[in-house]
Amino acid sequence: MAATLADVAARAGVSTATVSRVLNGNYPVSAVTRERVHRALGELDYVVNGPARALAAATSEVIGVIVNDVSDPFFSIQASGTQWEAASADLLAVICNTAGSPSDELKYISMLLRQRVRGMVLTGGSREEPEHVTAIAKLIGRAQAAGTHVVMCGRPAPPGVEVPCVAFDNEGGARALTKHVLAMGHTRIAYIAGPPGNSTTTARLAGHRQALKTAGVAETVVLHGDFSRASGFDAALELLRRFDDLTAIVAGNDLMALGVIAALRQRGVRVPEDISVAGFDDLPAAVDVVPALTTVRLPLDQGARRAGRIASGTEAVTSLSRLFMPAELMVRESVSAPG
Amino acid sequence: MAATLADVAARAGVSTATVSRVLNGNYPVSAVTRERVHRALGELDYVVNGPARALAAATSEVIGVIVNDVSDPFFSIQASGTQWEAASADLLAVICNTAGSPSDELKYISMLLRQRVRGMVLTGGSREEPEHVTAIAKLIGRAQAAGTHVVMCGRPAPPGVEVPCVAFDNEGGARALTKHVLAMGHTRIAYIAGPPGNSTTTARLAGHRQALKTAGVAETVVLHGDFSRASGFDAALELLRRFDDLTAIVAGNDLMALGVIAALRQRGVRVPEDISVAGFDDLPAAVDVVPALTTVRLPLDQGARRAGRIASGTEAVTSLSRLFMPAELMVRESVSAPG
DNA sequence: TGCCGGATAGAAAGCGCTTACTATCAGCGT
DNA sequence: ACGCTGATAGTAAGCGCTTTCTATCCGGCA
Repeated sequence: MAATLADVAARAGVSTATVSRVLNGNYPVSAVTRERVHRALGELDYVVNGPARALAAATSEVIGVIVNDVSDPFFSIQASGTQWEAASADLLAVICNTAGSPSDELKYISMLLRQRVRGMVLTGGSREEPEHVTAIAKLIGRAQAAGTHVVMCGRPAPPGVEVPCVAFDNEGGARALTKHVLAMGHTRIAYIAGPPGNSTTTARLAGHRQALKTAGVAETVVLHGDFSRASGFDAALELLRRFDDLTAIVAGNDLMALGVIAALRQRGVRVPEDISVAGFDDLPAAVDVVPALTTVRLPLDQGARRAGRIASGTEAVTSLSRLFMPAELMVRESVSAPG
Repeated sequence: MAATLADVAARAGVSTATVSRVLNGNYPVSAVTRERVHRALGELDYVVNGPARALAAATSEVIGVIVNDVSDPFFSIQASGTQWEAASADLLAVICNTAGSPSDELKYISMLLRQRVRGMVLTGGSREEPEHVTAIAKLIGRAQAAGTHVVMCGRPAPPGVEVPCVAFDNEGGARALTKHVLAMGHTRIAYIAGPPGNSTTTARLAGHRQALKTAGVAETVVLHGDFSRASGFDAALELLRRFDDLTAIVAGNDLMALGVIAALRQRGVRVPEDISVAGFDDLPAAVDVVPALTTVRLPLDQGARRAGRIASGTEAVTSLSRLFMPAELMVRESVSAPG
């Protein structure tokens, strides 16, 4: 059906080797021959057969990106950054939604492995179950052995494998955020963490606790959500039911903070007059809520691009640890002094 | 490095054909042999070589999704739905950001073509320039000739090619929305459309105008943005500068509506008391804004899943035209009677 | 004039898999 | 007994490309 290299070669009156060479430009071909080949290429509307090339060259033109869910802005921003970098290296980016399921994650890594991808970036918090972590480590090891550039983006490297990690300062950001809340005068602060056993949850919660400890303020309560808006909504309702002296609610991410604000509004609780609310991530929507969300900005796009470049092989990893992305406190209106 | 079929075959003491058969399960293999092969497979940690398989079988395990930008929720929701369906057909989904550039779109389609993808879904509004449309049509034709399932999701089929289209009722939705605004008593209504020459812009604008016409209300003004929040912000500022009797602003999508609301707020204009604002798409953020955005819901996820199934070959297209997705008016607080 | 080296082009051997096509071997009917 | 059939397994020919190794051709030098 479609024209093959051989067809082009025949039409141009040269060998397939020559056509391959003008296509790849890695071997001298005389100007006139090249010209003839180009004409034939055009006349036949030739399109390289990717799989064939990948097989012969033992390397594909694809990278993989593993996320929880691309429809979540936290991930879609990263997916977008990565794919952009892939594109500028002339690579395709396949994205995989794990929905947070460890087994799906493993499944996707295997699928990427079988496609012999050039690289892959694993984003988001990882589940911390030891058996999952070691399974991941094993697959990563195999991928690396096969020459795949593996990069972690916003999650720790599993033990035993040496892999570049773009690290967002979750802990520092959370610390700064809670410190800010404390500085505004709050002492009855509820914290709605992400799902337990998730590396991001753990880091942010740790930062929160450090700030409390440093300030000598006792922890009021920590609830767990799943980083979704709905879980933030539910958690806020529960908090309202269980506590009547809360002056601030810090959520593990913006989505949950949005849910919290919605729940408070529904219950007639004013933000921030009655209760202050803070988030994390600085999603685009954070500025459109009323009151605008006080949160922590993570350079997701920048970090993801970096990861994308490493996965694409465009950027070499020099110092394995120097891929640290600082967090920035965004002070807006949702946190004020307690009323 | 990695084990090949031949390695497995040798280890199991059978031929590669047999191994291939147990892997694909499309040919009878005796239980004992199958068992032996499975053992060898496990012992060697065998992973299929995707490109090799794709070459031999002339079909890959990948589908492509073309979007403007995955970091835009309008697209990320679609990308997510599609990838979900791809996954359940055991396919990988590569996503491509065109940033609205026709040439990028063409480039990506070619890249997908060369990967011999199983299917591809083209989302979003398409540029309406004739030369671009015909170029797209040509590539789609080639893709189809190569057996690729091409699906349009939310955009018209280019002329000359017969391709399934998941159609969102942009026109009807826009008509209903403006009708609602009119019903609330507005007559000085500004419309901020998407970028000119975009099929979605055209359809929504048409619906708006139909509603005006039906009601016998003269068009006040139509400005063009680019569907981004920032462009909505700027357009609102311009409207404020040029008109002092506007009572409503209808935006071509939610992102622009969000920008409009932000601009109005910044200028001290109350929504909806002074000016009503409406959007389109019903993005997740629409309910978190204050006032909650009156908008039109499009079943993006559902439509994208449908498109994903067709592209994956999981769902056959029966009637080419029966992929119509209705729009639903979401009446919330941002539109009230002029005041 | 004869020879050598650089620049091009071609031949051909795979890359790892799928899949006709063949071969083998029971068990069967007659 | 004998050929036949159905169930399995093996053989081997590619799929379309890259790349090593050779071959050729030419100008320049001795």
